[in-house]
Amino acid sequence: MTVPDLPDSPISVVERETGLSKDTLRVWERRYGFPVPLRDRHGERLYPADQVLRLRLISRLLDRGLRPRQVVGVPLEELIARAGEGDAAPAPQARAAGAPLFETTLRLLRSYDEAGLRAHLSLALQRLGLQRFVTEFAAPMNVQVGDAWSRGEIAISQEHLYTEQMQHQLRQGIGAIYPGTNAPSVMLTTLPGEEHQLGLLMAHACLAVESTRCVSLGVQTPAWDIAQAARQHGADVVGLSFSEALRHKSALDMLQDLRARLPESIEIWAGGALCSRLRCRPPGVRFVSRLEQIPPLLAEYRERASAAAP
Amino acid sequence: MTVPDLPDSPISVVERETGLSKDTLRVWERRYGFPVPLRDRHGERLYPADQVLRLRLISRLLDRGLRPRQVVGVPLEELIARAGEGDAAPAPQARAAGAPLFETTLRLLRSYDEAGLRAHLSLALQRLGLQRFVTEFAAPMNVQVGDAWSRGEIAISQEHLYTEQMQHQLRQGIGAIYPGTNAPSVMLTTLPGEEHQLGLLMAHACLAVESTRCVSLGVQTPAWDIAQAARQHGADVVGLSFSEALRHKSALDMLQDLRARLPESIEIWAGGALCSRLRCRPPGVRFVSRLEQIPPLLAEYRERASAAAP
DNA sequence: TAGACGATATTGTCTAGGACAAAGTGGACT
DNA sequence: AGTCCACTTTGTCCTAGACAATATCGTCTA
Repeated sequence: MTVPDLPDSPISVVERETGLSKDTLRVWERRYGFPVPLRDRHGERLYPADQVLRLRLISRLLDRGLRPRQVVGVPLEELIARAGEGDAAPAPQARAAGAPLFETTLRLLRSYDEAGLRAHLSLALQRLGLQRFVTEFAAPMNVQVGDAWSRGEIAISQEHLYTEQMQHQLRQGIGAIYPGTNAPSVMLTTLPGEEHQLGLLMAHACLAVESTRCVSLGVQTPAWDIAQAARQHGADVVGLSFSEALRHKSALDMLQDLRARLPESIEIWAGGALCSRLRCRPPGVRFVSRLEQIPPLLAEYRERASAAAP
Repeated sequence: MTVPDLPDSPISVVERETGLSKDTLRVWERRYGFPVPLRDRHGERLYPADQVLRLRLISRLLDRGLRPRQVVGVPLEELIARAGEGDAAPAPQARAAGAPLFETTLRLLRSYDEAGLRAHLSLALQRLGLQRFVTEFAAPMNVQVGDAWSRGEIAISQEHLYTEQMQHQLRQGIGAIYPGTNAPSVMLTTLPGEEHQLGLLMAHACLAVESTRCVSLGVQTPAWDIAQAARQHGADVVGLSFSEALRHKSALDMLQDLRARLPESIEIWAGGALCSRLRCRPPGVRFVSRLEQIPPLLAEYRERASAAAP
């Protein structure tokens, strides 16, 4: 049951491998009685491999929205069972055009078949076209892969492989489009702390197929720099992507901060999985909870613009 | 001289922006009398923007091998002067084929001209071919852009734009190559904390042009997962990329940890800017300080393999 | 003169428990 | 059903001392 031959880890290594800060690890030990690391001869913490494994699982469950009190104290087996049950309501995307391709993708991932995966995704892209590839295949597939991971069916490394290949394919698709010149001019990026590129790329693709003028800054641009760049470049819209992993509070803070730094004339469009779970929505920001909303949003913007101009 | 409307930053933000840990920031304050943050009404540290700027510069100098005692206490002007003088010996890439293209790239960046930049990079790629594009243009250009940023000539957002476009172009190049099938089978990734994709992509490109079988996991894969994936997939080599931003200590720790978890038969090749500055080099790891060393390294591996097999 | 060794200085990380703000939860009231 | 307030949970920050890891420098030896 336990993994043998793995060495005990000092707290810095556990922080790196689980993403839980040293402070958090220490305070959990005090409050919940877990983890219970050994100590080396100088009194410093040494975490056995099985506890690190359990912490990694806990960390992932927290990202899914569970609360520490519900998961930190409980034994490993129960955690694994609970990891599966949160995935109710998988129905909506079952009708997507990409659905038959899901199982094949997972099979290729399991065997680390990079060439096969590349061919598979490339075919899907060509068959569906970039627009439908994104909305009907990539978006639901991301969810499938995340679920497969939390059920223990695929490893982290296989999720990484998927992300890498999908990113590759999306960039191929975007790169094949002649640079757009239509309004609005959109500056795309994510705020610091949000390192998921896939959401940003999917949005980029949806904008590019409508021939929108896009400038992507990649991930993690500080709010101050976004504001400066948007003003200097004369962007009409700043587009931000939020994955569900990002912490609500800091995300909203930065969003409001950015809104305050930008002139009224520059709109903010915020998209991604986080948006659908958001309660308080700061004014002056347009929330886009689904990729399908992008085309009508663009149409509306262009309507407004042409009504104002002539 | 100072930028007025910048807000003061809490310690967590400074940690993120400078790469210096909270512990380090606090202990410097105690020992060297710098930084001297303000305090909010709860007694928590608030760093003025100019101190954050200075810390960022200090962090860069430390990465170049200077000691804290020499740089933490000294005023900003002296730091800038000292930052410049470290850049001696820029000669080698002056003869690179990409050199005439550097200035154009910087000009396009300054005007946020995404379409122009894309066209410019695409032309360079087609003209030089992927191999030379990487070694003679992309690699030295990265350094140029980093230096331009540290001299204050371009903004962070412009560096981001560059990174994004270069990444796009490299992926186009790699994607155009029919998947390689030759030995060795290389699994590419970076360790946690290293989020720079460009180095990894450049290495990927250099391997791909030699028709090597590559599986890239993207960035930040924990050592344990790398080891598991490499064994399960039957990789011959694990290729890791280290940018100069990564801290020496944790990087070496993880590297040795990974070495211990992998069987002897799987080699580790470590590349990137960090390697050339490394003193102690753990055994069982092959260090590749320049991209040009990849082709001979591959040739040597294939030599060995064919000598052993028949 | 080069290299090995040991003493000393420097530097980052770890420890402890208390404190408190931010985020989530639940109940009472419009 | 929605808004406000109190309560609980949770992560981050604080202090200052200790010490391991690393760098530097002087000394001895071949």
